[in-house]
Amino acid sequence: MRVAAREGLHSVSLRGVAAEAGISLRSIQYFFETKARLMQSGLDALETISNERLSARLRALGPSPGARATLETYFAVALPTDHESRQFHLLWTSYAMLALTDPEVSARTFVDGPNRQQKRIASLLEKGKSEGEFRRALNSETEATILISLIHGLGTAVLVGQRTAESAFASFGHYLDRLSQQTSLEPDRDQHSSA
Amino acid sequence: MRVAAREGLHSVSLRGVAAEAGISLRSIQYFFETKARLMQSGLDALETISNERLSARLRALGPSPGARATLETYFAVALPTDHESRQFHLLWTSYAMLALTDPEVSARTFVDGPNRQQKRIASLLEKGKSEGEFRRALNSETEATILISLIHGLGTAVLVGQRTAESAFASFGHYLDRLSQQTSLEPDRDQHSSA
DNA sequence: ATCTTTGTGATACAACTGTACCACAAAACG
DNA sequence: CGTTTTGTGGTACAGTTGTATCACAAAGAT
Repeated sequence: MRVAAREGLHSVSLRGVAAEAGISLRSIQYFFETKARLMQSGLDALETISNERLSARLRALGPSPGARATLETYFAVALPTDHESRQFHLLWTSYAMLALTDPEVSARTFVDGPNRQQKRIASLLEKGKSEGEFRRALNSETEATILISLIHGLGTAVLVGQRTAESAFASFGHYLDRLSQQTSLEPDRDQHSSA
Repeated sequence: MRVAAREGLHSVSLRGVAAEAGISLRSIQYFFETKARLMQSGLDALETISNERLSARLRALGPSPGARATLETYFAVALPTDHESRQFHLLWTSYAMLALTDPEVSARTFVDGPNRQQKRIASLLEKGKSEGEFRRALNSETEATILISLIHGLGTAVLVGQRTAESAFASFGHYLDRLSQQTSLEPDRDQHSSA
């Protein structure tokens, strides 16, 4: 994973990871048999690690966090801010593109994973609705689809440097605001009202 | 581009594209000098072609299309439905990941391009607001950020096969609906009202 | 006609790739 | 004890990679 994140997934070689791990080429062969299996193991490890990361951050929220706070944690974890999350986003996307052209890496991962997350977000929205944090008229399924796509899209924008993490977070917060604001009839205030 | 879309960007070789083009290795060398320049030319061509594709689709909308119709066209073009747009999305993302690890391919492309599109969408929203198609209270900049991220995120979900193009289109439409709906106080209808 | 530019073909080369094979050490097990 | 399992190091091999080099052809320019 270190090699892949540093030099790109495409330039991962058996000798390269052997050198990075400080062991011999033969040992890599012994444990992974073939390169295809090494690559697949990398993807599996990536998924496991990211799931653990998310779980840890969710636990850190306390016993019964609000739906909005949980969603923001989801987003904060997905956003490539620190080195580790940047690494994850880069590799995950690289693997996804690889799976589209190389039949040896399982494409199912990129369907099942997001599907699970979407389900979790949808039920989170349901919880938020029942607790009054979100508008009751929301369609949780549709909203979850939009949210997960938004999280991924903003994440990519931050990753490539088009957008700062702060502005991405602001945009996400703005979107969440609209999910919670009750249909109100406040007069639209223009910005030339003060200063 | 054909080779890259078929076998993955990582497995593009000088000999491979020479064979695909039906010319000799030497000719590829003659016109592109080095592989780095060949790759960069590919990215440039990709951007040019996609811009032309978008322009053509926008022209086909007629003389003065509505803001929402224009946005839907933006989305339809970005969505990887046919072979050509799938190819584009795959290669664009692959190039973006490549640019993050390989300093030889310009990373600026992935900042400038989306920035331009975001500006266009923001001004489109402004137009929509002034013509009554969208709520006047919208922050066009923020909304454009969300829209472009949403477009990209949904596009990726469709590309990897997690989501159908139809459902992505429905989600996008649902989002646009909320940009246009005036703050109303309709009673929230539950789904157990009928059937 | 001569020279230059533009382009093509064939091939050589060093570096790197994944894989296979052989010998050997250390531990586990009977 | 011997034997099997588990793991490691070294190395060889065939194939592919990007790049460089040499010869040569066709066209344009003067």
